[in-house]
Amino acid sequence: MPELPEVETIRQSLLPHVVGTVVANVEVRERRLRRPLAADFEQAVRGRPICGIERRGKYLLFDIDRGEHLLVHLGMSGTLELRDSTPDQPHDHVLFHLRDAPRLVFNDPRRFGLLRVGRIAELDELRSVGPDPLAEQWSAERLRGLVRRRKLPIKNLLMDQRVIGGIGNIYASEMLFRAGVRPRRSAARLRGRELTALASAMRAVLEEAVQAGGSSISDFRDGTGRSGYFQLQHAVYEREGEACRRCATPIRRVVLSGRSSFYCPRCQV
DNA sequence: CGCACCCCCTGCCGGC
DNA sequence: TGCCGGCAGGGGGTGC
Repeated sequence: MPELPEVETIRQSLLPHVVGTVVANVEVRERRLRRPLAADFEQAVRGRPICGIERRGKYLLFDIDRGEHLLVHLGMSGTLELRDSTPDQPHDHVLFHLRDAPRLVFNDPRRFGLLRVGRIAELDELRSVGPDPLAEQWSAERLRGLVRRRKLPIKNLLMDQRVIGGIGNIYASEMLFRAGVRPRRSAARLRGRELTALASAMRAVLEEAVQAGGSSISDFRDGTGRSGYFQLQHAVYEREGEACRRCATPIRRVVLSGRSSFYCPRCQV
């Protein structure tokens, strides 16, 4: 479910509610996530303040003081949600009971998510996360450096978290449509003007998606239970056979590295 | 090294 | 109606 815009939406929705509070207690109901939850997880979080929330690619980082952070990755089906008195739901795996605030629940049916506590420098997962397309330093020049000698399809490169942080299957297709580039084009062989178009399309699509509160294509909700509506603006994702919004040509679907990819054969070269 | 493939897990949908 | 296969927004490991 969550790519950069959804993770950022969750971050922003949680900020006003959890920053400044304290984790009074942690309740773990299921330790078998992508990696088993550490034996000392509860002890590491219990009693700690939440001083801020950052995002790196698809990872959330809760600053719990003393130089330590709670790292959260939502995998395919994970959510983080503030719940007042709503009853427990299936797949509620970790419950953070906050002082003077609703409880924060990590729910993840497929259990591909990840929770860890540690110092940023010691969190290996973060070391390999590539640059964020929403960062100020993002530019066509930067993208040019990233595609050098990479002959793989541009869509695969966009989704490689070590190269660029935060882009998943929905937004890779959407930004390639915006840039007028087909998903199977070799990254290294893109022309200068295509890279320029792509670099700005990446940013524009992600910004608009954050603005819309993310894509709620299944049942994505932010930290306070609100749906996003960017799915209504999808140009190509999950629109195989439907008319291109720009030229009315039927949208096509191809499979790249096992992932469905969508494009308009007329608008994208 | 780069890349395709398979796996992890549950839920949902369409077809029979 | 009920069952089954295929597919789903994630990443990591393996083996070519």
